[in-house]
Amino acid sequence: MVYSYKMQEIASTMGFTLSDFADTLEQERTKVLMFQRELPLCLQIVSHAIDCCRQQLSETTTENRQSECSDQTSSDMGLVLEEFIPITRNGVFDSEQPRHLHEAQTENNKVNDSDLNNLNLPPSDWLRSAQLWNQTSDPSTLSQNTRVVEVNRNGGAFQPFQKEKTCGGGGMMSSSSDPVPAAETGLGGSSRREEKEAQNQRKQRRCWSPELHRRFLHALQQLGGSHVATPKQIRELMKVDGLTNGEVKSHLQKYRLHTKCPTPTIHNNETVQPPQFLVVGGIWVPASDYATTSSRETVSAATANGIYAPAVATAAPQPLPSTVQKPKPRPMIPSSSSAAAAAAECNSSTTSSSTRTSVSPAS
DNA sequence: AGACGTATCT
DNA sequence: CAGATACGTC
Repeated sequence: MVYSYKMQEIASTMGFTLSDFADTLEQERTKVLMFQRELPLCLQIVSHAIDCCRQQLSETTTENRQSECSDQTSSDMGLVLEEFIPITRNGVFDSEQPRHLHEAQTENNKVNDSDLNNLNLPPSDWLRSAQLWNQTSDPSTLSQNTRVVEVNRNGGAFQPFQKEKTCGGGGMMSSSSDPVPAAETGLGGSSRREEKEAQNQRKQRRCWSPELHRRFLHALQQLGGSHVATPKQIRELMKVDGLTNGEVKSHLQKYRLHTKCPTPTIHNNETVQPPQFLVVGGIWVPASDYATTSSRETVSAATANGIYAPAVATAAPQPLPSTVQKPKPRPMIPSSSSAAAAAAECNSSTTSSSTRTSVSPAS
């Protein structure tokens, strides 16, 4: 901030107008973001510089909300990743309120948030769009510790179901309260009549709240992708009680469906990108992802190009250990379709030169 | 029997 | 469209 009013000077020194400078800086920032781990300070500085530019710009340009300017990165470097995706050339980069992220869990939440910003995508892009997360645009809700969000959502946003908290998905325990006897577990103990009813009646729809989905993704990530993860594993990893295999399975099916490269639109020059999967520590990982993150502990998906799964940034409970190996190495690709189809878990990856780092710790 | 994947229904 | 359910396979 000290040098905020010098930005103009600096910019002109370098032959830029202030706004050009800001743009350029943003581009720089994008690059630096790639290495945010290695260059945290750099990133911070650039970000700050951008802020300053913007601020000044907005000041000089008289009115115009200076909304864009805020110290996003200042709050927590950890947030950086989260802003990575949302940065759009449109200039709308809506920064979020600084939040206190402490728990590893919260870190995962970034995923959501980042996607929340990402609303310009076509609706078809299931996961990479915010669709699943944007139910709440209310920052206040967001700022809360997401762990509970689900519950909140129920209360507020919608309550499609008559009874029980269904939609909250399983409240995930781990909080002080009780482990939540599973939303619908209730019918287990009641009278037979109810049981019958339950049979007749379709089971209550499980509402995959953002939080739930986040956990789903998280699990997925840990398991090495939607095509290798199995419902049961996912369910276990999610640790949401009340959640059934069937539900997960169903969700997974949808997920796969939607992530199965919904990119019929681009044929042209895009060339049919050879499905790129890497086997990182025994798990399949979309190549672009891996390349992007360069860090072995993170398999962050969702890069700028938008890959199916928002990364669960950095701190996965288990840093993707090579140990997470499938108990049952079943042939993941249903033979039917080319490996290509399946492999293209989706993405129209950037030209991110798939750095084929076939990390094989197992040497 | 149970876990999966896929198709189909709601 | 999203989730539930049916059904076949392993």
